[in-house]
Amino acid sequence: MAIVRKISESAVHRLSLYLRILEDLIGEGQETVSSEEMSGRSATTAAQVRKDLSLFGSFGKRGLGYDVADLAARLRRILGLDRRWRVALIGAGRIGSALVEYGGFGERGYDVVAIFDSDASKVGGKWGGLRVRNIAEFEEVSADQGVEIVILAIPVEAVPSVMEHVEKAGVRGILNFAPTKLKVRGGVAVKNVNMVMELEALSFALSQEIREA
Amino acid sequence: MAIVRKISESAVHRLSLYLRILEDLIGEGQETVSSEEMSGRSATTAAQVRKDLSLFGSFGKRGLGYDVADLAARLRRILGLDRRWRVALIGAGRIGSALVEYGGFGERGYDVVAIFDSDASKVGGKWGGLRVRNIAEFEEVSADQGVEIVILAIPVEAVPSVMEHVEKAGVRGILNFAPTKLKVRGGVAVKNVNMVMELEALSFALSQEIREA
DNA sequence: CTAATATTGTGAAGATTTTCACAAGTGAGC
DNA sequence: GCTCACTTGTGAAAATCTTCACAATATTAG
Repeated sequence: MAIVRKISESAVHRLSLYLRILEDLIGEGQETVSSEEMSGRSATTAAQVRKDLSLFGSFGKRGLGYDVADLAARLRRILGLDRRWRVALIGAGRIGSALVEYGGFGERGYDVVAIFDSDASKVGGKWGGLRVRNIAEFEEVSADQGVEIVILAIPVEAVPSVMEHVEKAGVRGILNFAPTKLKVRGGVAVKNVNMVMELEALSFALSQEIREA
Repeated sequence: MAIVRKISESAVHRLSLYLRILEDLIGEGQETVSSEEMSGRSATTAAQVRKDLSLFGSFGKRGLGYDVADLAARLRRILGLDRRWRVALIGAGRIGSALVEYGGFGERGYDVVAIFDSDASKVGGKWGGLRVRNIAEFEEVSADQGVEIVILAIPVEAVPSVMEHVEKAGVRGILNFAPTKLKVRGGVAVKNVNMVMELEALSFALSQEIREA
């Protein structure tokens, strides 16, 4: 395997996409696939697909393409999906609810093992088999449960106080839904999901078209 | 103003972020800001901030910085937020619910004017003052209401049939929450929000750390 | 066994994005 | 008015990312 160095954000997103495509192909019963076909199902070029994969090794056979099942397994391993991750949800609001109910996380290796909120009226409620706990207990419960990843689905104003708890516990990754930049110490990975930002990119694109017309 | 050409995705995201920072500054009562301070509050460099802004014109004063209110207004205009957008939500499920209840869209210029679903048990229900309509009515209602942007919050398997309706109506932009690549004709802008992909980027980052350690 | 066809893996070229570095303004203090 | 401290706007350089193009290799058909 090639020495793994500085993989770009977009490359990682594409890998994730390739994995989804491969899973579709498995469903369709297809056994091998060419970079050409992969690119047809994504929004890239065949060369890009090959280059992305070659960052991690050489998985294909010249003349033949890639073995679908094998490549999927390798991508899962590369993306850290060959194991399960213990996740805590902080914020038992609408977004949190949507995420838990969605359920797709379990399938992909993420186990939600605890749910927290600071709103007393929500604490104690049952959510998909889990009791909503007070955020004050985060450090203790998090250590107990071996939480590695936190999904932060809380309003911006609640971020500072919640982040104090999260910092103290040894959380390594945060999926942040709050539209604000988190301040974390080194070694903690943060990914942001920001719907408003995407909507704004959309209206930007639409405005551009109008101006150009 | 400079001639607007090929602005990169990441530049647009940064503009969106700058606007949020400026709004914070307005809240704090600050009147001017330097590229240096802006970069401190985002995850970029001062040079990047200046370069991004210079793509659209020269908005600052040397020695002084940028006028907060003025720059915010200009960014709003650049991002197409100096007008209101008429948005339809398709998919009255958990994610749709989270989005409608969130309410932040109205503040930022996006008016949800119609809600659709294909599930008969949901059609007819009231959601924040709007009646959930059958997706079959999409074309008619959409034209009536002047819908420009669609938020697609439906499961992957529902995408093809729903997209037929969306294509027929003259929708120009789609914010897609379904984890699949939409096939659209030219001129239709699509932005994807994909939580699973971000989670996978997170576990990738965490796995890398482990391997490097 | 040979030829024809398919497709990878990858250096090198090309394109794009980010960073650097500095001339050119701007206001404040004297 | 002159100097100093500050900060923008922007070419040019550096870094990064994508595409090209082709040798290498595998399979199939005859």
